[in-house]
Amino acid sequence: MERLLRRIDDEIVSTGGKRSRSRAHIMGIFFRSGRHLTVEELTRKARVKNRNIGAATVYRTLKLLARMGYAKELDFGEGAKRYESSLTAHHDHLVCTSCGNVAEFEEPRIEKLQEKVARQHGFSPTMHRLAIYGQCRGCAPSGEKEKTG
Amino acid sequence: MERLLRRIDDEIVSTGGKRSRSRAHIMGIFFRSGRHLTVEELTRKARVKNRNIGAATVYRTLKLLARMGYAKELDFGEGAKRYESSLTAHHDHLVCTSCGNVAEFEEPRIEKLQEKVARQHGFSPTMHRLAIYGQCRGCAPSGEKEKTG
DNA sequence: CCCCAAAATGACTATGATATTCATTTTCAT
DNA sequence: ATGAAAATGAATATCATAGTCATTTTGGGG
Repeated sequence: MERLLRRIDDEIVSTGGKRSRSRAHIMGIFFRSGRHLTVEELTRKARVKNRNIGAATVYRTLKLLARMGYAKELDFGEGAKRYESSLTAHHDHLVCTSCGNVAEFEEPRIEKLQEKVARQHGFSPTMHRLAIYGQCRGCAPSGEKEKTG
Repeated sequence: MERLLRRIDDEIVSTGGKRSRSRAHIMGIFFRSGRHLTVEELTRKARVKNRNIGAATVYRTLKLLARMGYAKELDFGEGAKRYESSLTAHHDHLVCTSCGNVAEFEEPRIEKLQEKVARQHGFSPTMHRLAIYGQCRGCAPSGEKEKTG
């Protein structure tokens, strides 16, 4: 993790950038914290330790990470984008429309079929977005369990 | 088609609404026109026949149709949402990142796998969004054809 | 350690899509 | 025709995000 942060900073420096305390702090929280953060959520977390951090810097840091390939932009249609570390293996998302929780899954057969169907349409796929919406175990109305938190 | 528009109007009336010339015009264009329209595109089309139609009414009409189940909101990450008639069979989308064209496809095996994978995660799926991004036949760099328009 | 130019920051403003407000117009049952 | 409710359109508000700019931070060379 420290290694990762150092690597990113080195990469920035090697392309003419400079290190920055604020940015390091933001990146640390981003990579350490749970996935799928909103800019607003990340800003709030970052301000706990450093009251001065502005939202602009969080936007800039996240855009930078996305450009460098270390973060992915997610859009679940909530109005605001979410970001996740792109260092984990590729996966798609299960979004609970009740509690907002986001789970991840990976299904190679779906990936294969997507590739296939795209080619059948004369399409050269470069990327996809798949999100399944519904209710998680805790929120399903017919389920026997109750949400606890 | 006339039948559809009348049915929708009747449904609106039966829930306490009133008929409206502007809305009828907007709906007519929406259902007749090609799919995947932006609010701005639909407003432009609607204003050709009636210069007074305001964007607010187009937003309201589309939201209404979506609420009633006759339209679907699409978000391909372009900044503005797109809308399509929800009367056609379920399908997913192929979005060309070069020319912006949107094609549709249906792959029951993908649907099945989504259902399955969701259940494996204790999830009750109600809906999904799948968009494959890439380049269409005409825009693929390695392809032999050139874009003509 | 100091200097300074480039980069980064944060507050503020701009932007663009969408939602809301409100005065006016339209609809429609009476 | 009449009036109340609904719909409209222009203007304004809102919200996420991007851009501006004066100030601060960074880091290499003296």
